[in-house]
Amino acid sequence: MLIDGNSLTYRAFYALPDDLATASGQVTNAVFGFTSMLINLVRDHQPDGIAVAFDLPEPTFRHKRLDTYKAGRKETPDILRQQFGLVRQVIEVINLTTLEAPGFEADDIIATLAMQAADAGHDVQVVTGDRDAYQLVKDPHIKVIYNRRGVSDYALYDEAGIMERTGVAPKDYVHYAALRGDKSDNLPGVAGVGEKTAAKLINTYGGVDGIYENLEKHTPKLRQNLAENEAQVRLNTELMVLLTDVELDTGVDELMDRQPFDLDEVKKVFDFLEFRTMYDRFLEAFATDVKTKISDEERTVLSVDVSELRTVADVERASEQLAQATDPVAVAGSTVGGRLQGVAFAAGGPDDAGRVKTYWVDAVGNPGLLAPMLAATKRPGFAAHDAKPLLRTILRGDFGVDQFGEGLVLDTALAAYLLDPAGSSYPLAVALAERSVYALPELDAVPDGQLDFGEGPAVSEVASVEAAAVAALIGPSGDALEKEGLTKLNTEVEVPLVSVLANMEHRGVGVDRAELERLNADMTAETEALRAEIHKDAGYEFNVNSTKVLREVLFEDLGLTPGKKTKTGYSTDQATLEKLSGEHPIIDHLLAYREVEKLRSTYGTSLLAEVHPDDRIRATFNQMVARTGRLSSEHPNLHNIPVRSERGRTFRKAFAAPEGWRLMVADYNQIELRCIAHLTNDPGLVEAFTSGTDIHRSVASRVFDVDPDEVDYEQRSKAKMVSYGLAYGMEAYGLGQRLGIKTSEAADILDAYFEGFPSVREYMDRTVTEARNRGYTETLFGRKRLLPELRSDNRRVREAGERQAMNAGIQGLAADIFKVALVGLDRAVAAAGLRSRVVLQVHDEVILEVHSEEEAVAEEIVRSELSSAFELSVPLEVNLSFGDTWADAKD
DNA sequence: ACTGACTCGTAC
DNA sequence: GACGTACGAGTCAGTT
Repeated sequence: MLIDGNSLTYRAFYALPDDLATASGQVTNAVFGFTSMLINLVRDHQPDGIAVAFDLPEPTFRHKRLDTYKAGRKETPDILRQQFGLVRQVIEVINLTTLEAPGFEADDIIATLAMQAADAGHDVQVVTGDRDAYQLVKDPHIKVIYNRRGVSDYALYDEAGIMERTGVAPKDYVHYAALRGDKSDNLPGVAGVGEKTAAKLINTYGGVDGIYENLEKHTPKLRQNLAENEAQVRLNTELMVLLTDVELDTGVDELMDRQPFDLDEVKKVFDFLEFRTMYDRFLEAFATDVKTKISDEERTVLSVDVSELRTVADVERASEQLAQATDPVAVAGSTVGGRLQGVAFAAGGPDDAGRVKTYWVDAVGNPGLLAPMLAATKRPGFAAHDAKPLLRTILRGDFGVDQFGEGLVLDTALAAYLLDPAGSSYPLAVALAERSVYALPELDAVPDGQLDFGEGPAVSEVASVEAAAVAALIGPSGDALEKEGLTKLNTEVEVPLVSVLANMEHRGVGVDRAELERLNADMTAETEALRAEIHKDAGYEFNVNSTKVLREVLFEDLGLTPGKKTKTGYSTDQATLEKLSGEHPIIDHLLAYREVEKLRSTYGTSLLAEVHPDDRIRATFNQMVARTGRLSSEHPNLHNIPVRSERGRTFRKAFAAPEGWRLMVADYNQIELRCIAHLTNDPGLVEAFTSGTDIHRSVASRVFDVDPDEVDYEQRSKAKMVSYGLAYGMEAYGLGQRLGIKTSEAADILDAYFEGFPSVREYMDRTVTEARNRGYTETLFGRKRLLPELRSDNRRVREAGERQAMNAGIQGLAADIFKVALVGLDRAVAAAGLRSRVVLQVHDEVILEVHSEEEAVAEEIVRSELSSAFELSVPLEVNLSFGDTWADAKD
């Protein structure tokens, strides 16, 4: 891949706003755009060698030939010029080759190397926004990735593409362009000849010579124009031809030998430029060649020796091998369209040459062999990279092995998450590069989920390589967890949880489809009626869902008083609307519409779309997303099913137990506040929890200095708000907003709180200081969260980091306790031989489908498992109730 | 028809 | 700018 660095940097600069800058004021739009483009290119094309060519700020041979060449170009703006240095810095730190040659343009350098590479038999991609490069495509090895505009609009042109785009073949491009001219190079073409005519002439007469030999055949006007401009056309031809014999000190072989780069250094550059989300994208794109501090030569490329197991005897022999293994067996599956194709097993790590012996079971051809082979991993246990999807596919395939997941002893993706939960994903190649001396072999992999047409490597090989990489990572991942004090959390909580969640996902939760349809229909009718009311109020029809349009209706046409602003104009959110209530009848209608429309769109329509034919919803519970250790839920998100509003809560009626079963809902009472009490060990707070009176009343009594019985409703809700806000690092301003009181008044309440519970403030201060010094926070269970933000120069970033630090210990501890409970509960329910099972989880709440004959024993187990999950200095109280639906199970 | 930014809103 | 952790619907602008 040969990149025109100037061209891309210019495009990026003009495509992105120049207020994109670091906290210290360095404008970064061009370097941001360039880096983003580079990452996309590498991600999409995975080139073996990369070079970036630059123009030098001095005249080239073209300027010398024609002094008006590129005349009239605007001078490069200063804020762009500064950024070229940054662009080079990015290129340098990734160890890509930079090329430049005095007297030549980047294009000529690219053309020279492209031809050399093509001659050596390599496929070449030229990346540029300069059309001159089209001429290179005349060589079938060369293609042009043309950056049309902006930073994400690329076209990949091969010969046919150039034909389609220009109407001429690549070999004719120079003549075509010479006739047409090039404005940006200040080369005029022939008057009256644009792209269409130029193409027609070239295709009729073969080239410039042919056109001028046949002058008499053209129409009079065209003939005259051509004749008058012949000198210009000849000159254009000369200048537009790219040189392919520039002397360079870098050859093709050097390019193909990519040098290792230091990941820490890359991180530093990205940190300096404040490219935060881009770093993750970078890791993914460069995943196969992240080499960190170990150079290429030092790395051993993994290879696999795959034995396919075809008979029962094969499996028996393999099982004996597995049984002798001392390390867990590395397992990797291969799926197509959600169906398991097969599973690869590696019973030992790489030999000196990086070779790993693997077994492969074809789940489609030999489904019967899978169960005994999976069962054979039971004794040494197994390891995998992101095991949950594999477990779920195995459960779905119904191979008769529902106990398999319990044998998991290490998940290398999960380990990566525990070591630094800030990532957006945890690719196997990155883990391998960061933690081992091995590298993945290059396979032209069939992308996951796509059909295998027999090209590229077999699924058995892809899965085997993955198993081999996992086998190579077992030691280092385990060591890293140990070093960070995460072993216990990993093996006792996170790893066992994987199969608990896989089973929950597989089982799904029962829903009453008819009820859901009724709710959806009711709400659809109601939104339509309310929308009509709103249109009547406004006097005309408009898109009520559009905040932009609504903003105009309310604050321009109806002349209502605007409140707070968002990035794009006056806000129309609920808090703003509520303040306007009474000014105009439209407001109350809008508020009602918003509520019902939200419910209809997010919960009505979309939950219905998730119901499987067996009337169950199967969400995915992510274990590696939330930075605090909580789980998250998606497809659908079952963690935000409404409960606070009467109307929203009705959706919980649609989550219903089957005939003969009931739902049990158990949740922790005030678990985060109890965590605060434990962590701060504040005597007042601990006392408040043990006294038996309502916690918010108790807190209010201390804050407002009144007898607990004298606490009024308002005082109680203020206390409640403070208690919760605390866990999030809320300040006086935010509290004031929430309570609808002045900031100063809110500050007084906060002061009173901290006076009443002095250890709380001490804890918060201590937590932040400690996190700043260590670079991370830690929960009681040792779960870490890295917080580089705490050392940021940007106050906003730093203060956000402080709030995250305060919150992580509290939210994280609650999450840890809950996970322990969930694992214990699942085990206990199974051990008791119950048919009842956990079907849902919502942060501090579990929902079980309980068989009618098992209610008493299930209740006993759930209470005991939840309340004994962890011992705090205050009791863990559990609320528990039964119902036919989620809505009914409330006491 | 797709994508990303934005706004808004739901849960704990 | 001011409350932490999530997911997702819908609009809009830019684009194919």
